[in-house]
Amino acid sequence: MADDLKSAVSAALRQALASVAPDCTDVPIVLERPKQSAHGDFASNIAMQIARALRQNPRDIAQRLVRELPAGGVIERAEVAGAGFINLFLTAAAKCAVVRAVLTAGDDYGRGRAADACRVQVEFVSANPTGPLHVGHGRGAAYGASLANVLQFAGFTVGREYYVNDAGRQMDILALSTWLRYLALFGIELPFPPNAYQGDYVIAMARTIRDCHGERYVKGASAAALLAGLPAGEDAEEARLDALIAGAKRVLGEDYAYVHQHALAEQLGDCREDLAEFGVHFDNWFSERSLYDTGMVEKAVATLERRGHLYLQDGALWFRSTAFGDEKDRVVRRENGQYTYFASDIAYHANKFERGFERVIDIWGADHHGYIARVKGALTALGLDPARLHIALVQFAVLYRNGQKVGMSTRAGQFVTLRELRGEVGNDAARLFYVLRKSDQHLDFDLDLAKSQSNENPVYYIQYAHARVCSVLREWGGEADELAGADLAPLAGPRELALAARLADFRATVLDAATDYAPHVIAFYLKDLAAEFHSFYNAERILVDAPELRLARLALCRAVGQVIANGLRLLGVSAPQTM
RNA sequence: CCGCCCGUAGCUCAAUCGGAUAGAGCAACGGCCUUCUAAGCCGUAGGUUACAGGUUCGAUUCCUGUCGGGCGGGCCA
Repeated sequence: MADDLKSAVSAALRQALASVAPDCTDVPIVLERPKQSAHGDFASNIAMQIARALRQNPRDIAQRLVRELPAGGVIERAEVAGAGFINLFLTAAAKCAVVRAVLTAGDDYGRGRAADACRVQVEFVSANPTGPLHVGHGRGAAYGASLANVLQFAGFTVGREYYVNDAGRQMDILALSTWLRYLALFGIELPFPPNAYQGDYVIAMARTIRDCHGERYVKGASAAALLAGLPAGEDAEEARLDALIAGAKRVLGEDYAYVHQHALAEQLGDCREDLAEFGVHFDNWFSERSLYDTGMVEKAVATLERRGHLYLQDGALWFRSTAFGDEKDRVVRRENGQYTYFASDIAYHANKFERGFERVIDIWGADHHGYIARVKGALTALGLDPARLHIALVQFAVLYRNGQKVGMSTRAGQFVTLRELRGEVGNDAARLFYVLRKSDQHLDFDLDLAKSQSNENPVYYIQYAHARVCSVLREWGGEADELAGADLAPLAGPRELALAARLADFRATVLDAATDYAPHVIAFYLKDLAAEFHSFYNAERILVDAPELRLARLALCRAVGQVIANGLRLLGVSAPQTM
């Protein structure tokens, strides 16, 4: 209880409010941390909030509230300021109590129970397994993983999921690309389609298949036969690709599934390994194809049909999404009988809720924002509450090299991979860098800056504070666990109290980050806490001769290290003992 | 043309769901290592919050409009 200063202050204020303005007790009490220390540890605008209802001067109301504040407790004194603010100053004992709370809770300090905690699914990355992850995926990965950690720490039961697009045309293009490279290894060469996958990893997969199975998958293919009858013309590149895919399926027959499956397994495995090294883990990898295999797509479409939300036009089956605020209606089943990606997406989202998630968070690239209306519309049409689905849009990271924007195209194999980035700047810097901006904000990723191992990387600043704490504790050499019992009364200096007050903010910061789906507030909090610590470290000596003061400062020190470690853990960044 | 996101110090970004004198880092300048790690600290300088109105005790925040930037607007994913 001493740990949660805010609720203690809030309760005191509420008690005063009950006697001053009994009719206004249902007004929420907002406490903020003033920017200036002269304005106290907390400030409330409650008097201004109720001034209109009471038809009285806010300053007078504030004066009476201050007089009615209960004596004792965590509040040392209160002042009325400005237009009617109540500035509240806390006792040193109240501020320092957090140190003991941190040391007692350890790794669990900051773990909370959000008022709206429930079962929530976070689906993120979900990149097509058609090649290596690039730096754009990296941002979604870092954001999603950090958000999931934050939600879990805030009391939610979290499911982390990756949606595997293993059923679409893109996978067919990858299978075709692989097979064409494979044929080339046996001298069967045809011009490699410009819109197929160009990357070297495709050639690597072709070699693997050759090394394991020899010429088994050539199946008498010839360049001439494959090229025969292809649509001509500059506008027909996509059609040519589809014709080549059809050709590959015809020649390979049953074996097409092997090439397709091999490419999928290879790329998905690579992706999984990449993410694991990045500290990003999933509880479930959900196959799009399984939605078809188990009839879920048909079922979802049938449900929409039964509810009267579908109609036939031009041979295609349309969902009347305009009825739910979308700009135009959307096709769910094409004229050729194939379901669209949207159809499986409807089934997928219905399935998420069928699995018992009370809330679902989708993390998408910002270029998908046009899909929000139709997916939410489909949920509504299925009788589900669209408010239970939250879509977090992550803006793309724009790369800069030598001050120039780096163009990226997956198809052309021209991109900086997540793996390259991790190798250059390290996992820690990459993870922190990615969540240092609000997710819906454009991220200018300066490769030269990120690559430079200079102190411009903010990760060092935070980690350094942690390493310094460890260093002091090593120098002291005592039993760190005993610090939880240290007498904290000697902590009375302004920097010590400011540091303790900052520690007490951690719990609320975690809840804020969870509520707003904004892990970046954790990063900013850690920067502030580190700054407060560095300032204290430079101004005061921790290992002083006086034993009481020394123990108290060591306890404070260790509490800072603990909170930094806990915060960094949420962001997937390591907390090194030495640097 | 329409929709979504955005516009804050020279640069990259914050600003506690409408609060008090808009804050950090980098870059610039001046200081601090015989003492727990200088990847650090202290100080100086830097602003009409794109622009114009509106809402109220109070606006970077909410509303309208203008300008400027990004992304979308397939029976593609």
